[in-house]
Amino acid sequence: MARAYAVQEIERRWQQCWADEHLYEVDFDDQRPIQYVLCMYPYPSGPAHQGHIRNYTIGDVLVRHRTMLGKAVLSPFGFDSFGLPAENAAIRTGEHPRTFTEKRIAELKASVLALGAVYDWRREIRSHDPAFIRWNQVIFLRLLEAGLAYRATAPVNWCPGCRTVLANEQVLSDGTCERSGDLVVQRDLEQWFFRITAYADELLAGLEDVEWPERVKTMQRNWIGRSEGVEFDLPVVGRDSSLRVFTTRPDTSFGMTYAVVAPEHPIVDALTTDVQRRAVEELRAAAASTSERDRTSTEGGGLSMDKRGAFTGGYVVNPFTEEQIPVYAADYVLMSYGTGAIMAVPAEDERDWEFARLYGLAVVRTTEPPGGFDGGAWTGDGKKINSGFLDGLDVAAATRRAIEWIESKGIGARTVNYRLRDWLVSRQRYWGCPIPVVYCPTHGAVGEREENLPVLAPDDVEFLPTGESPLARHPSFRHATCPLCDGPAERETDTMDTFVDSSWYFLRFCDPWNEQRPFDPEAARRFMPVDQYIGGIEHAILHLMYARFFTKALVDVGLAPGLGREPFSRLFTQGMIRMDRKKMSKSKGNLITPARYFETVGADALRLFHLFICPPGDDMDWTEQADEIIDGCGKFLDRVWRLSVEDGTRDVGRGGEATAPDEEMTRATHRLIVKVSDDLERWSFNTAVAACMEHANELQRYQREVEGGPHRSTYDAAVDALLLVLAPMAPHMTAEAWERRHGPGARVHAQKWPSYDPALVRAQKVTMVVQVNGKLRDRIEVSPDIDEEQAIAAALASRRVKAELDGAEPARVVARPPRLVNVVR
RNA sequence: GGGGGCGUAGCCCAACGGCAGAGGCAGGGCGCUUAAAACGCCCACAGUGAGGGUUCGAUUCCCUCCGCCCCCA
Repeated sequence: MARAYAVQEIERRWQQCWADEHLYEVDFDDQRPIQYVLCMYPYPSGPAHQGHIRNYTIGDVLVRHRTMLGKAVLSPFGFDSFGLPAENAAIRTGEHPRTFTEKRIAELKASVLALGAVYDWRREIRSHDPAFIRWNQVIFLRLLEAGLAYRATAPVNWCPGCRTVLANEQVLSDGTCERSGDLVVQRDLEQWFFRITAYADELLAGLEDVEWPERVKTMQRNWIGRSEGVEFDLPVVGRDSSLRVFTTRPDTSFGMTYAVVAPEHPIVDALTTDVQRRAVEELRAAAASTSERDRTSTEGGGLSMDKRGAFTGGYVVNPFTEEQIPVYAADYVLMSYGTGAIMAVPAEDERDWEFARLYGLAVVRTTEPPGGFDGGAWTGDGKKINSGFLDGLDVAAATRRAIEWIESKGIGARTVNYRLRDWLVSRQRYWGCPIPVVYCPTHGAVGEREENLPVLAPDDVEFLPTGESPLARHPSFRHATCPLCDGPAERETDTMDTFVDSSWYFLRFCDPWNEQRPFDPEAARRFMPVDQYIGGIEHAILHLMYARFFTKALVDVGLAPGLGREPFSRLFTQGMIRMDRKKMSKSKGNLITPARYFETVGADALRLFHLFICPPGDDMDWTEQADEIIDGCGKFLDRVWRLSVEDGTRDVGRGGEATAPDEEMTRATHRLIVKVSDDLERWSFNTAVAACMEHANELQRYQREVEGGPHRSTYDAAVDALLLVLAPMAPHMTAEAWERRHGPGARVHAQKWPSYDPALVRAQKVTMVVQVNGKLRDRIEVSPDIDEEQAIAAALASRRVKAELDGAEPARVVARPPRLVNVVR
């Protein structure tokens, strides 16, 4: 496509200029008000894809706009450079993950620069950098000292083929490993955990203090899953022991007709009778090879409900009714939630209902369902029945009474349960941050001495497709010295989950040069919290939850005294880019790489496309029309270019007084400034671009039609305003055009954001709509200041209204001056 | 199964509860051109997924259903 200006040359020139002129570098003692704008740092997977482009374009518009508004905008960039893909590539090709990753970083960084997005590159972070690893390890040690990092046995997803632990998201929905295809099993392993559950209530409460999308807050609340209830004991029949159950509905206790324990529950062995043992063992084996998701799913992951439970043969006593009830083992009860045992009330719980029906268990209603209810379990409110001393109460009152009764009998107490689990951070991987711990035969697990940090993984390792960490096989890495007794010890070979890196990188950005500690608390207090965080909705739960936890924990362990406890004041989640209904991604092979657009229409056109095509929060479909629309964005830039710098637009035109059409043009200019300013504030980039296009149309018409040619100063003001408001969105073209118009060294991005005159923005005449019975019947030109009385008078004076009324008195007249009058007859 | 979002011209999208159209893409016509591209001018095109409710008035608020998407299970 032939273009009006030398796109590539100009874009390269200004990218160089922005790097040289340090306009977007922000220091601690900057006098302007501080803003911290951050896009989630990316995993470097190679050249930027359209999702990156969208993300960084949005971020860059904010950074440039707010800078023009006089703010010091801290906008750092970095790379989340540890992670599995590099290690998988190493296994496949033998290339070391570091060289592999650094190539991918170079590619991604080149595309970010080619996009013309500006950052304070002095602050760049790479999580595989030894300096970052060191502080990551220091933080680990502080958490360890504070008791927030601990070691425990836990059931984990274990892939027998890969001989490694998998994260939940690496387990496919059919329960197999995404890499090897082996069936993943649950296995108990000693692992490192972070005690995020200690912050469960604060993580919940803190959501009130941040401006985040409500749905992200909801997801986090659900993930934490706080539920208040009660735990109490059911005596085991024929034994001197009891089974502790958790319930949120103690009001239904009289309806407990059986109890269910997790197949892994330690009581199962003792309870199970010989007759039942085989069935129970089968159930246990099946549960061990079923993912938690499938176990708790009502669809059963392919297992029918009758395969998912087994009678143990044992009985317990329901303390409310003093009746003996059978104990079942079933996989829908999880050992890791509550006490691993529940009281089953089929009449008031749907899953219990289904289970009871299958096994022919008794059902006793304790809440009277509403009249006409003919379903199974009734989970709503109602009067208590068949419930002894609770009869006649409603659910809330019965719940209180039941808890009081349990506590007075000394068989249990109220408790709060969370769905949130502690964060398992151990990974049996090479390409991650080593956990800085050694195991001493005398002292057990001991944190490495701080002066020995960073603990770095050796380079001379073999990458074999066994899945076992190369560190575990390395001849010398494991050999260590105990920090406490200097005796021989064994080094931990696991590395940390990469979510650890991303849980505090935004703090390191505040002070990335610090060689004494992870960051200077004063620097963190200066720039934090992040005023605007921008990223994908896929991080709504894990990353954002972990980062919130870390921020609180770092304050509590003394690394960040005085820092606010919520890291991200405002969050914006951009929509995904889809193609053929699927998320656009490398693994799905449906990538449309941005590079080709840089080489043809240029970065500005691609940026404009992303801003213009739809609201930034919406999912975007990349259709066959995308290329044409991108070309259209290029044509628009050409048009602005011609309007601003081509011959005939400079040093010509009328002087003297402005005429009425000139004034109309000036009004349009002021309306443009209002519109774009508002739209940028409310993240409506698509309408901001549309307003710029509209203004270009107006300018063109003005240039063509105004008598005697354009008025010089009117025209100049109209063009300059357009370049200024377009500058955050299409930075290269506007920078070049501005310099050509205003002389060497003139910088559009160093200008103040334009202001407007409210008097000029107000329309002089507005069209007032006149309706009769809500239907459009007339339009009247009126002053914008018209009052209600005048508006009604004008409406009733309308010939068309008179005709409609046909002499009758209107029953009612609704006036909304100056927009509308509705006459109701 | 639960939670959330979206549905407006051929397509992408606008529209404080008040004239359904700001903008763009594609399409058609005209001008410029030997011709085409580019450029410029002009033109069509929907009654808002379906149904109900609230209201003087509903694309907008509420309910039900349909379709698509996302998250959690």
